[in-house]
Amino acid sequence: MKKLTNITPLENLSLVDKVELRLKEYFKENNLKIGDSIPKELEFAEALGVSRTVIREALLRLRTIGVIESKKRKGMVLTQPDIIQNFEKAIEYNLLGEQTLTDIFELRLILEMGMADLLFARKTKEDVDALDTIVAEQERDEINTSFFSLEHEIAFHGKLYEMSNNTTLQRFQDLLLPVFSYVHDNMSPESKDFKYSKGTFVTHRDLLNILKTGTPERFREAMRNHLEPHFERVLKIIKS
Amino acid sequence: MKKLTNITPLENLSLVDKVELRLKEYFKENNLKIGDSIPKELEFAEALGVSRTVIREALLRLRTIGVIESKKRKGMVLTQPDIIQNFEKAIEYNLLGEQTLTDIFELRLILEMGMADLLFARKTKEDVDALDTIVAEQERDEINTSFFSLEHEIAFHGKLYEMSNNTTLQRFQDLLLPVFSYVHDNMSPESKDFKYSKGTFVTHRDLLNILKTGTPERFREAMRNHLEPHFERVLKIIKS
DNA sequence: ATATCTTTATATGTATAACATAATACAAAA
DNA sequence: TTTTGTATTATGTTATACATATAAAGATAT
Repeated sequence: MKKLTNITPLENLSLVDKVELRLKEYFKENNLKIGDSIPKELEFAEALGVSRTVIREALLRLRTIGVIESKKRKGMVLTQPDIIQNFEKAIEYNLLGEQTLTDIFELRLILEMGMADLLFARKTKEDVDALDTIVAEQERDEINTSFFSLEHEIAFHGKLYEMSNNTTLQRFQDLLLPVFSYVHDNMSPESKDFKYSKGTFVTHRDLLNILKTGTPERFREAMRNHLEPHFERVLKIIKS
Repeated sequence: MKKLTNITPLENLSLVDKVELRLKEYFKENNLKIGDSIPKELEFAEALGVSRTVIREALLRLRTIGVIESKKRKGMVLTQPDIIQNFEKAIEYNLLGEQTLTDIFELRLILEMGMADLLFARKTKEDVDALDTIVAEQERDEINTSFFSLEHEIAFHGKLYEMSNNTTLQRFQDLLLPVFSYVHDNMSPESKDFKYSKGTFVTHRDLLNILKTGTPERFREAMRNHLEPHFERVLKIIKS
């Protein structure tokens, strides 16, 4: 038999799917902006010739991704979607596969390597002082316990993200904390006496000092050293 | 009159909100994994004592963020949410504010600066050859037109993301292309004869050569130079 | 016995109608 | 003028019925 190929399946869209597309068109055609209010459910239903149920389901989708908000009696208005929130919601269900988690962890490494320039451009005296306090606390605690504290790790790196002054980036980092601690917990024991290629280990104190008086270039290389065990772990994995 | 203070408002959750939370609990309690199927709408409705409509709306939210999928007669099964897709959907509506767009553009710069190590660890001969072709085509075209082509820009940088071998990162980049071209289009004219601090401009060819025989460190600094006009633009903006 | 077609049961999808609820506007009262 | 009640309205919720796709079982043909 002749192989059936190059034939597109008939569109298999539900009514709700179609309505959703139609709504998107409508928004574009009318060039609607944030804050604009849209017709009420019944009007849409009548105009499109479908039941209110279908309209509601389509609108509910938009509400779920944060494109519209609804209030009783007032109706619905376009809102600025919170792209991070969508991320959050999906993550809350703990259904991300191993591959995605790995990808996300790599993303974290990339971000910390790449944000040096923003840090140097936007650091304030207050930021540096706050970092100083964080590092000092860590140093104090580490005298007593040889235990590597995740808390201090989060405090320091979290502060860096905060300093970037990029809200999206910062919220992204908040979001990824669970993934980060997951990796931290599962860190193989040998990584505690990991052999750094340069011989020395760049501490938070070192990073802070460079941030005070150094350059983005030096900071990047120092951060690369600081993160070396993580990079090792990630890069030695053969990806399928 | 006594000032009314320290009184927390009663929770103002809709039924659907509550059901959604209850469903999340249910998934956790039963430790459900990807591929597991869940009870049908009517069973949930009866068990929770609400109408099928409310259950449907709650489930529809989950479907929208990609946590479940539904098929007629078969019922609903848990699926791995596609975190990027949620992003996509939100972006399609062109409702992102100026601030978010700026944040995202910064994110791009950060990513390109930070991914050097992944590139060097994962580059293959095929990748480098492909990049070579891309650069060659660009060089050929640029002889004729002095016009700076966005296409070549996208081809080159897009290939870099592809080489990272990080699917999430790569899809993220695909997603951000519109934002990128938006910035490209609105790039101020003077940036074409932008004065690079080091005097020389790092071309795609230069980056490629470093990728072939250089080190991540050198690549980072070269990329920093290559992106300098963009960094200038971003960093000179005073953020509120 | 295997493959293919037909039937049937079933869970989601859609439609309709009615009522509940909260927010707004406006009138009435203080 | 400010507060309080009241009507209105668009979304929120319920109930019920029917449509539709499809998995699964059963019937028929090869």
